[in-house]
Amino acid sequence: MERETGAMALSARIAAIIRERLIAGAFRPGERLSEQQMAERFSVSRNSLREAFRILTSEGLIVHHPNRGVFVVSPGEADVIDLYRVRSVIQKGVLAAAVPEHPALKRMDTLVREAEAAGARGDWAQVGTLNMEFHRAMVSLADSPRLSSRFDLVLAELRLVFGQLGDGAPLHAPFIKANADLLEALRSGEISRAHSLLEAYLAHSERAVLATFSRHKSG
Amino acid sequence: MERETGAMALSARIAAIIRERLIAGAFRPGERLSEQQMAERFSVSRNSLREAFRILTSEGLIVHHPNRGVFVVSPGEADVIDLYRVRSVIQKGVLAAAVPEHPALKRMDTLVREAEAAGARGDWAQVGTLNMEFHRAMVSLADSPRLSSRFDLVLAELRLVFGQLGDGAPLHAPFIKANADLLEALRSGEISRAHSLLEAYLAHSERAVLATFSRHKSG
DNA sequence: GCGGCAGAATTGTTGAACAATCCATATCAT
DNA sequence: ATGATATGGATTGTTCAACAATTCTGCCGC
Repeated sequence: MERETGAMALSARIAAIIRERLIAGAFRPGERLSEQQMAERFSVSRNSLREAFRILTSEGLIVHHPNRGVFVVSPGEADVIDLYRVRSVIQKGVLAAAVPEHPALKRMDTLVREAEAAGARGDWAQVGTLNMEFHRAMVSLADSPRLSSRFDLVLAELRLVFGQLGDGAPLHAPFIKANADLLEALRSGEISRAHSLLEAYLAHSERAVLATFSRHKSG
Repeated sequence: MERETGAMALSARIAAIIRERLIAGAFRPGERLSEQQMAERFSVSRNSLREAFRILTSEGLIVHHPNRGVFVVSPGEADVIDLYRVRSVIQKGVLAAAVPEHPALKRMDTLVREAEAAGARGDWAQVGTLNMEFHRAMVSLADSPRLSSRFDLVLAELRLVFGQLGDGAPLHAPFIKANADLLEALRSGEISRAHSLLEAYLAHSERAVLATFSRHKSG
């Protein structure tokens, strides 16, 4: 999983930088990203920047309006619902095919403990990141490179939503224990229990996001 | 779903043309696609062609080796297995959440009958296309734009494999009736029966592809 | 046969130029 | 004043030409 910004093509490097900022909520939803401004800001040619934009467009983080430019996506409640629907389908499917002694389980265990530590010291942003990583690891149980990479896109879009919402603690705090329980069920082979725990988690998380969402819209 | 080659950006139009040829098996697996040659072949600039290449790369139909160019993907058996694994996860997940009276069911019915007609007159290429459309429609039962668009990528990659294998009749012929049965089960709300029918179909189809695959490799 | 080296070919990136399109403002008729 | 229409400016879409960086190829010497 190349996440570095070191030895990749220039366009990919630029895309990675912009992606980070998008997920961090550095841009407002719907904001337009000017080619000229960003090109000179990163000291790259317009052509290279446009390639970077195309990468981010294919990832669903920005949208492209012909002859008007690219804009930061402005996800609505329908998008949140859709994202969680995709998560539900993929993650349930993974559980159904999961085996009890998979190397990814060890990584999930590590992540749970790191999340507990981060939560203890109040680092909620880190808890959010670790939560995402936990579910990424969970999908890797399926041993399917394509499924994992597509799931990554879903999570990236979701992180964008989180970033736009301000990434508050209450969004991630309750889920540290949920992940621990889920992992426990998986390790002991209780698939149907894991299934219902996952279902509860997704429903709960979705509701929390939607609640924060509408609160944002009115306030 | 814009599949036309009419009013889209130039790069997207070029990408669409190349995609068609890729799926039709016009290129050999692993073949290198030269920027210069294709640029002048389509009478577009190298920049525009590179954008088209990037689109196809993000769709998984070609791979990009830095400083070496783009190559037609050369899927191995592992890729076929992976593709069917993704299909299994997604399509089973869709069935689990499907409702009995969905507009997509009507489209599936139309497609089944068109496939029967095409099979009767021996147009197996068309049967293959209609089969793909059938499963596309099935995924649309989930009412999730993101799930559908990602599933489309999986099917496109699979069609690329078919194209490279020569797209023989025996690959699609047996599945006309399987689709009809699956639809029947869905309409009558027998979800678990639909589930096992789908499972059988996927296993059968995967085996057929893998068999043709190894036959190709040796012959 | 094998490693290394120059030269050719190809991709990576840039900068500038022009066409096409959109947007906001100004103009005009009613 | 209001609405339609022109107009000009700004931005994107596309092309072209050039150069840098990298890979590939053929040749040489050993």
